Amino acid sequence: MSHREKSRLSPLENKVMHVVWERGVATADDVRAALARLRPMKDSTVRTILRRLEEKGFVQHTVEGRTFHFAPKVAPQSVASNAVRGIIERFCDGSVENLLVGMVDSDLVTADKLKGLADKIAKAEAAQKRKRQLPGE
Amino acid sequence: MSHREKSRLSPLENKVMHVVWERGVATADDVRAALARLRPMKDSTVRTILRRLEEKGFVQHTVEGRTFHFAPKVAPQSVASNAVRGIIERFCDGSVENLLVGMVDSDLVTADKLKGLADKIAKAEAAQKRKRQLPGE
DNA sequence: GGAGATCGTTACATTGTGTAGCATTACCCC
DNA sequence: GGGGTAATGCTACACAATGTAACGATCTCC
Repeated sequence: MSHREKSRLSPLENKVMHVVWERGVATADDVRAALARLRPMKDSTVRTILRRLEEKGFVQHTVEGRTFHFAPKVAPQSVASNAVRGIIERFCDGSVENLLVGMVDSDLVTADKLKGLADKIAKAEAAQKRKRQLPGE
Repeated sequence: MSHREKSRLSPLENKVMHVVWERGVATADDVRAALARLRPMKDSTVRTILRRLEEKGFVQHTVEGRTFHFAPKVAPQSVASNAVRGIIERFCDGSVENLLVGMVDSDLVTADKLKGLADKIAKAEAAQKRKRQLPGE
């Protein structure tokens, strides 16, 4: 418990995280190169962002020779879930159902599609559980 | 189409929106009173927030006598869906499924619960559609 | 016509975000 | 081993967003 945990990602921080997520690990220069066309940045700029991301707990670095290698500390789905959790609390009275209903109402997903996905996920989990409980191979 | 649309809500703006949503309509002083215990604010502070919310398109006001009555212009579920849409794009490769899987993985909701809700929503929508299509009175 | 309630306007401190410079240091090559 | 190169540490700063508010003008009621 040192400093500030779990803040939000700014647009640029978000872009940088994408690079790190895609690559699994990236140096400051990797990031700079990856975003060069979309957004030219000086090396120090990139490093500032990376440092802030590490302070916020989104990445962590290891030293390879003299170079920092940044790896994601949290998965994108995890960030997403976390964000959604906040949204549910703030705008949906803490109810997941309210959120889903809202998503259907806003045509973010159709009711049928939602049902299909939920089915699929439930089945997948059931299969997973069964496999874990079997005296595996 | 005048100015900046659809920004994000700051924490304080969020609190104020809650009051407006709960009441359906509220004056600056209603908001001030409602948040007084949690966060004492001067009247002008509240009005600034309300004005910004109106600029951002989250509320709209009507004049009753000399008093501004603020009403929500968007429903909380709508704000939620909108936010979720962004999250899906940014962190889930645009896939709703990825988000749902992540939510289950993060124990935001169990697979069973999700399936139950999806069922319920699909049924409700089917009923709705049937009702609309009936030559009802 | 004074007191209180409301609003319009403007201001300002703090924090967040994007951008970057500069000094330093470790490493490799000749 | 000296210099160029690559990478880092540290610091700074401009601009936007956020939170907080003072002041003055008005209107309304007693």
